[in-house]
Amino acid sequence: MDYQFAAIEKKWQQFWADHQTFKALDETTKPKYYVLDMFPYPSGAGLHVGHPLGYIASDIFARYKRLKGFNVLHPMGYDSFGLPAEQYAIQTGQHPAITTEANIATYRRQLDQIGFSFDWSREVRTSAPDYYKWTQWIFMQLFNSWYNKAADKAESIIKLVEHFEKSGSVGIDAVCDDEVLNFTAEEWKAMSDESRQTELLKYRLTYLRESTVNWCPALGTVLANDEVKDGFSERGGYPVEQKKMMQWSMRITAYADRLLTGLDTIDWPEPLKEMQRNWIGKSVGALVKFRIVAPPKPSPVGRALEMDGGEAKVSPPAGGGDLEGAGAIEVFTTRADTIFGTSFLVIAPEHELVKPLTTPEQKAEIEAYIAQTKKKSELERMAEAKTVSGAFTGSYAVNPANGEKVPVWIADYVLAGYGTGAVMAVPSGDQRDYLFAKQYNLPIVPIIDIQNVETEADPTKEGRYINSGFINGLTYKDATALVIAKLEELGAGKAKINYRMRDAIFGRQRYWGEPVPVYFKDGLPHLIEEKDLPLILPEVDKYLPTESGEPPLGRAEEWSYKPSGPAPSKSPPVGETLNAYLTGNYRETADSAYYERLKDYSIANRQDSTEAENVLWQLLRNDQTGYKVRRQHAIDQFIADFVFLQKGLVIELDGHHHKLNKEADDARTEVLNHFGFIVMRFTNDEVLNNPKGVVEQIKQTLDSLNDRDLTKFSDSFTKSEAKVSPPAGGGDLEGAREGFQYELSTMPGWAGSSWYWYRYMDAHNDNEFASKQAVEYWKDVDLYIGGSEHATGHLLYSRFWNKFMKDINLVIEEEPFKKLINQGHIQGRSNFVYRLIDDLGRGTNTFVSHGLIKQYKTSPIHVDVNIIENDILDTAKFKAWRPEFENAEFILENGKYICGVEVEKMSKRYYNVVNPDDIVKRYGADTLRMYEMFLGPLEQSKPWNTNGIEGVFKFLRKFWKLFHDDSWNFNVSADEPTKAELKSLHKIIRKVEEDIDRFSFNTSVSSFMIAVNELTEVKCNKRAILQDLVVVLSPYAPHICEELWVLLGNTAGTLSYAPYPKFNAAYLVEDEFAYPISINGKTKMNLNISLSLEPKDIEAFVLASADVQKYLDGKAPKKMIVVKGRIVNIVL
RNA sequence: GCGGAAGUGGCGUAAUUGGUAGCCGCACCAGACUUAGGAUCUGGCGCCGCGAGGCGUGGGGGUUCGAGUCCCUUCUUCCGCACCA
Repeated sequence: MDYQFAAIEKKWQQFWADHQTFKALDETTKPKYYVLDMFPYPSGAGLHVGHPLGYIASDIFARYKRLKGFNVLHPMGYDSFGLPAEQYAIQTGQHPAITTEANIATYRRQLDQIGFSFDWSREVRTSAPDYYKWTQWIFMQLFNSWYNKAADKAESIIKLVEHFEKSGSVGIDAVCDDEVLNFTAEEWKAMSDESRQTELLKYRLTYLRESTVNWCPALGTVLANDEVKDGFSERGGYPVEQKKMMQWSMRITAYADRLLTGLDTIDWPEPLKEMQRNWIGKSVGALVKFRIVAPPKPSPVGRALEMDGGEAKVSPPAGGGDLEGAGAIEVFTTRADTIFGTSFLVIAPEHELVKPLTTPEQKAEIEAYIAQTKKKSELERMAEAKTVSGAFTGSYAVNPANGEKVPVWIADYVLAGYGTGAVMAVPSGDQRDYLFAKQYNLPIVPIIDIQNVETEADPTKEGRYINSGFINGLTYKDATALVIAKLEELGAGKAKINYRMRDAIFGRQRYWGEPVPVYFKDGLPHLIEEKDLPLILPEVDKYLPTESGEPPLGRAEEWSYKPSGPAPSKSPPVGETLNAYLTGNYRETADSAYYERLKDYSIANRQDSTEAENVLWQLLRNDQTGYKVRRQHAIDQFIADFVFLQKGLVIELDGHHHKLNKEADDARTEVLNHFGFIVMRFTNDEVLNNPKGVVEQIKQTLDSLNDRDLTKFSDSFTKSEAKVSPPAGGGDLEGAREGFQYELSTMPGWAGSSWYWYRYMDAHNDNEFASKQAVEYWKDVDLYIGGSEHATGHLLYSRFWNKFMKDINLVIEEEPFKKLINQGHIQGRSNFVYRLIDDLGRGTNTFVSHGLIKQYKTSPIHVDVNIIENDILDTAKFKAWRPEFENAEFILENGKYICGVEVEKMSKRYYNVVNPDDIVKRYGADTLRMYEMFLGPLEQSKPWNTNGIEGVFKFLRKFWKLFHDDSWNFNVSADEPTKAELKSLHKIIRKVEEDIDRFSFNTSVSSFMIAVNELTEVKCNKRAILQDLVVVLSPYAPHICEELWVLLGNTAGTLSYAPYPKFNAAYLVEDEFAYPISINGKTKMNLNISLSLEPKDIEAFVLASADVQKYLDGKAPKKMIVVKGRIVNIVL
């Protein structure tokens, strides 16, 4: 049969799916290999031919590794939370979950038809509750951790509390907020719980703080720095402004140095590493305090010191050394050696000290300047980067190096967000300072002997210092060390490493994301209990902010935390909302169906009980007490462990003792008490150590209670009890009954993608994010393929979370992705027609071929690339394309209409989108796979051009033909292969191995073509050659190879794990080589010479040749270079 | 402005450590087969030149017997960062 790609591909895709051919093994003696693709966001547009590029490369690699005997993990999933589905929801009212589901179905269908060897049994979706349960869980671990600089790792917050209890804040070296308090152990113990929690929040790795954020009004959310480009949102391109807001952040800065040094240990593209280095932006320098000269009025500075909040960089007066009541301006500099050249200080207009430093005379000027800078947009500021402007505050500060008084200015070239928001201006060495000094007539003092500051600043580090007090005559290195030492001695400065990277804002005021597992009590955030995970995203009526400006979750009807009984052990069925049970209020919301559901969950709970519960149940049920008992019984929104309805007694077993859980249990007890139940609480240990004693206590209590009529107890809750007023002083009870408000923002898109590679290791684990065993086996990702657009987002955050997870012993590798390849972008290749413009500037019905447009007045129009072949317009198809072109006329060149071409982003609006479905339909998946690889180096960006695909398709037909006779009958011979045939085979065996190690897939495709061309040439149909060739080609073109593999008599499905053929160098040994003979470096001819000849003999042989003699013209060569097996060069 | 990557036929590209520049394809040209060709096969195809030959890897210079590859310089394109003290 002819090459029937459609039938073949369908058949084998079905076979692989049915037989789970690519399921990775969890236990095997084979070495592991983890090949990962960056999982896609399932957008509504589906895949275009650019998307599968990286997937094809990784799939070839994964298939190759299987042939090489590895246990390969090659999973796929979806990054399914995100803005587009939500924007669509806002417009249409369609629930994002539904849109997402539909988009995923499209993606899956498109991916399946390309024949990827994904292990779909491990699929993950970040928006699935059983996945984001663990995203929330990791968030909780971050909340419960702080960064101990002394240990250089994250540690449990409990360790910090223990330290505070023992020694106060002394001896703690943490990465934390700037304004942490100093206290003794006694002071700590004396603090209110609220104060302690407030203090701890300054240390937690995820924390809530008033921060300056990128606020995007159009999207109604904050954005992370990496989501903002040039002052506009990356998604949608809406303007972004700076705003102060209470926000969740991730203390990624704690890991700045490890993120930086870790780059040296991983095999990533250098440009990408460089981008991360720049983003982290480490600079080594010093902090220097410039004491403020006693101000005109004493009060303003004093007040400034009290402010001491937010981003204030005010140094409190140090132990008496400084002037009473005066503060200091702290600057960061990388050139402490230039301190003697400081002729003024500049602070950012937003700096806390601006107000107190401004003298009455300068007030108007300063205020005008601030108003002016505020008006400037981000873009204007950037456009004016070359100019400087500023205003004098009227105040002065003292240079600690030489005691000189220098003026303090404000200027917007100093950024509030970097360093301390203040700089010491050294005009001789810094161009910006130089311009500023020129502009405002400030002194420019050269400080290095070879410095030339006539026309511009000279930032040299060469030469010797002048005008520089105690460092005069020294060199850069010595001077820097000496200055810093001196400043330290004076208490006026210290060495400091500064990072450009900021903590990452973690909250988004959007709906379609992971809810943050936090509720608020007394204005402070508290984690919900682990057993209450996942905190399910609630339903809302609209996906918009509330009228009061709260995020969409503010619309959820019952979005509050009610400390509850044991949560149902099972995740809720997808599509059903469990929140009603977890958080909802049965009295208000529900009907009998709700109550029935609650009962179902109770039953589920019973099957999952603890040992202590079982022990107690066995004793209580057997009438040991003489009263009837119910287990896991629903009361209002709670499920009580044991209930004696007759007596109104509830028995609770407290399994946990950590603080939050106890709070929840306490609150629940109060509520139940309020409803008239007596609650007895025992710990698991009490029950297990002395079960009989516990039962005896229960019996005594039961005996002492009067019977209650509870036959209609549910009615009593729904009607009367709901209106019971809270007991006096019951603030907590109020909260417990009404519920504590949950956090209303959701997590950003990068939350779910910052750990997903671990979930693939153990995708269905209900008890852990992944089992220890799985993590220890798979360890890390050996090969990660994806786009470079994630350089400073996903790839940085993932490394951060990974390092954190390593610190708390959840994972074992410091870096998650050992080797990373950035696949290039496939760009669109747009085609144009040129509409003739008439004298009045109107478009006509005539279209001019591209080669002639210079002679006419035309305007270009995008035309669908799918109706164009080799840039020649099919005019009939064009007329049919759109009604408006029905009567089009054409000005042709050489009888053809040639279209114009331009490379643009692949996008619907340019009509240049090529859909892989169409390609697969027309040529098959194997052709698509090979052509995408054939286009060029994987890392390179290139425009998609379907024109060349025929070549690859012809190749596969030719390959198929090798196995068939002229009548398309399968015909393979058992003859011995010739030397030439073996050479062709072993060349390709080696070539594919070499190329794949270099990720040079395009050159392998070329080599396959060469091999098949050579074998076709000699009409080779020998099994001994072709069977190995099938194995070698199978990673690239798996379907056709599976088909031929079986035709060759092998068992179906064994090809994927067949051994890769062994390369034998003996087949490539040559006897002769056609030496290029060059004269003075120019190749003139080739001479066949035996490879056994040594250079001396080659020289003689060459000189003896008549052709060479012609060039020598009787002269003796000056010199001869002979490289054996390579070249002969004769120098005349 | 800073940092990075890259410039090779009409096009996509190829070229171990410095060793025959243009492999493999597309497009194009010529031919064969053919009722037909958007099928298949054969041949040609960097530029100039009838040819001998010369010139050619963005430009200029250098090192070398020999440079697409190494060094200097310059231009262009793309990407990232962008007043980061």
